[in-house]
Amino acid sequence: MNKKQVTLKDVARLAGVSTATVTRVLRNESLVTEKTRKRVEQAIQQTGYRINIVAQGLRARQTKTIGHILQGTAPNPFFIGVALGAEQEALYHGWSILAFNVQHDPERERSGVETFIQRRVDAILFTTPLCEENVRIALEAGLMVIQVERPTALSTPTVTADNYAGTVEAIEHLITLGHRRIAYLGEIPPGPAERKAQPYRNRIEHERFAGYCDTLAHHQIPLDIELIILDRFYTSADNGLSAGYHAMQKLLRSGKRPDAVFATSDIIAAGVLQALYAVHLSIPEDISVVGFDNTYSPYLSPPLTTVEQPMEQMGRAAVQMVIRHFQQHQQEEPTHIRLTTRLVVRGSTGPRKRLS
Amino acid sequence: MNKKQVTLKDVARLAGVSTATVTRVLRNESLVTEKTRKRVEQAIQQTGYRINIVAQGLRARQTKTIGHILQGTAPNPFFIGVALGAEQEALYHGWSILAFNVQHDPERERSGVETFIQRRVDAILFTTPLCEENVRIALEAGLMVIQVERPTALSTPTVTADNYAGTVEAIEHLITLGHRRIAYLGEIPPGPAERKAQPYRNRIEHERFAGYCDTLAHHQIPLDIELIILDRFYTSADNGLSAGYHAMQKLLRSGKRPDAVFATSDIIAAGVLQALYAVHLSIPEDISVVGFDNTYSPYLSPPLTTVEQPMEQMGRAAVQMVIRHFQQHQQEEPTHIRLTTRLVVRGSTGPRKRLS
DNA sequence: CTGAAAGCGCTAACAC
DNA sequence: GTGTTAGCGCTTTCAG
Repeated sequence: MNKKQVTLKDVARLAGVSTATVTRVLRNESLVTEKTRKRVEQAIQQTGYRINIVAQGLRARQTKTIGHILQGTAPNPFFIGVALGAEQEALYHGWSILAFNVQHDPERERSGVETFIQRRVDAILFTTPLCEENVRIALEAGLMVIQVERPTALSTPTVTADNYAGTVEAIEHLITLGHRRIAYLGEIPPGPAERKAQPYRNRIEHERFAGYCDTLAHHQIPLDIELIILDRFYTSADNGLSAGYHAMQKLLRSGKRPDAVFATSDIIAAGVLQALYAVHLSIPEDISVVGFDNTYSPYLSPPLTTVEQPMEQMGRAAVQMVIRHFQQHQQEEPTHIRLTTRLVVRGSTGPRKRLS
Repeated sequence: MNKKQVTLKDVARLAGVSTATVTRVLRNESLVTEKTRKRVEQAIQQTGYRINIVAQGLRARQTKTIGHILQGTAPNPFFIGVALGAEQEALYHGWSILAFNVQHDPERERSGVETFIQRRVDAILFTTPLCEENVRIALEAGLMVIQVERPTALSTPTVTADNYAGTVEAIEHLITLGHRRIAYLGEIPPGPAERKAQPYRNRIEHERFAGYCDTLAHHQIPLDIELIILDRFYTSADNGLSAGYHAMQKLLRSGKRPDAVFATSDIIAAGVLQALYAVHLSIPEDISVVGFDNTYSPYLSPPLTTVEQPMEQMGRAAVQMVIRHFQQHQQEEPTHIRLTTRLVVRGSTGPRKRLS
């Protein structure tokens, strides 16, 4: 281990040229004779030289590294999807990603930002910033910042998904199948005041709930508060699995069983399926279930119909913004990318077969 | 963006000392007067100085960065678990992890190794090396290498799990519940020749299958080849989900339904549950199911009994080896860490209630 | 077309 | 105790 590293100087010496010339060959610059180039390339081969990106980074004051702050890859695969997309895209451009799972802890988010600054990343992706202050710190350190999924009010480029359209599509699907009593299990949407204060922050909850309400209204189906269960699903210890279970139990106890359930994450939906399994109800014969995300859905019994979030694309788009920013050196206005969701129909939804 | 970075020199100037003194304060060395230290600390505060780890790394020829090559976090959460553990442990010591998902592609694994070398990581973790050649390249570049889960024959430190004991525990559990006809769904184990050639490589498959056979033998239950389905589950497109489904269908068609099914991953088990759901069999009343990994298991219906792999611990252990190696400078023999699994009993296993 | 040399930001050896 | 300085490996003027 730790044999002596081959440096540019070694290559130069072997090729009988200066280090400047070696650099020129490496960077494919034109002002080198074919003969010298050959000689240098041979020397590179012989020595097994590998460029030192650390030294390059120091010199260029650019590390081609992006820091990615995630709320936690485990157990919610949503974040994995985004991370994977970001990684692939970065790779493609010769960049790297430094990831940091903060597991909903603002302290850790803070220390992630600090680490990234010290490591001189060129940009930070927040896949859901927890704390506006931490975004500000990154910005003040002169870093490019991209906010993904739930941006704060700070002005940076953002990448979000169109949750409204996705929800509408799901509810329409259920209505088309003949369902009328459609339950909604989701995070508490923001009130009007909250929405004013943080227009983007809680947009997801607002859009999902609004999509539900609007679609029912559009079909003259009255809202039934007994069918609406709003809770803090996402931040509970198991990301809403047991909360989904209990919510479904509550719906079953209430007497008038719903025709269908729309849950705003696959994890919540997984809890719903468990509750239905426990009382031997059949899906979709007795009740249809729709999830959101397309993470756990393929693995459940039956495979779950769900609104797919474009996770990988979200990661890719964020990284593309970074790369583009560093390619064209002029300052441009923060871009806001909004990607579309897609309904994936599987076995958990169908026409009602039996009467309740 | 890109305001001028504050450097040591700036701090030194403001504090009216030399850069060496600032370094001494930063590294908490003793040979500084309390007064100077105060002054320097104030200057650091005022300027908002943050150490430049890139420059540090160049100088020290140590980046405090670990490259982590994974087969793919999506969709198998096993890798996420390992990655998360590695990340946490690294963080704790002020190190960072650069991750690279290679998705079972040896080319990508190769390019991951090259990237890591160029970025001058201090060590590479392979969570399942794909290709021995790539491990060798890393070793030849003078990097510390740790092989996790399925080491090649190359001599490096390794981290593995005791798959034999885990399997024995699971089968014992099923036998205790009164089951006799226990099916085995798993990867094809190596033949004796293969085992000789690559003693560690296919150890997992061998251990799991041997654990199954030995436990049955121990209870005088004869092996029934109709109950054993060996296949290339792990490398199929969906990690064995549909293969698990079809394997279960085949078992059901064969007439003599098994009392219980042992699947060597939660994903395969998820496919098994789907097949059972489709024919309206009840779990565990009609048949018990056990998985492996403890990844998807909590989300399935019913929640799956499974053999938990110590994923996070595996990641942590690997990183700890790296840190320890760089703390104590002497060369030591490669360590081999073997962690234990744990049976997590949930709702998918129970005494047989009905007769088939 | 090629080379010499300065400097990116930090640290450690050596001098005072 | 504190300062001076060389140098980690690379790139980029500026000369030649």
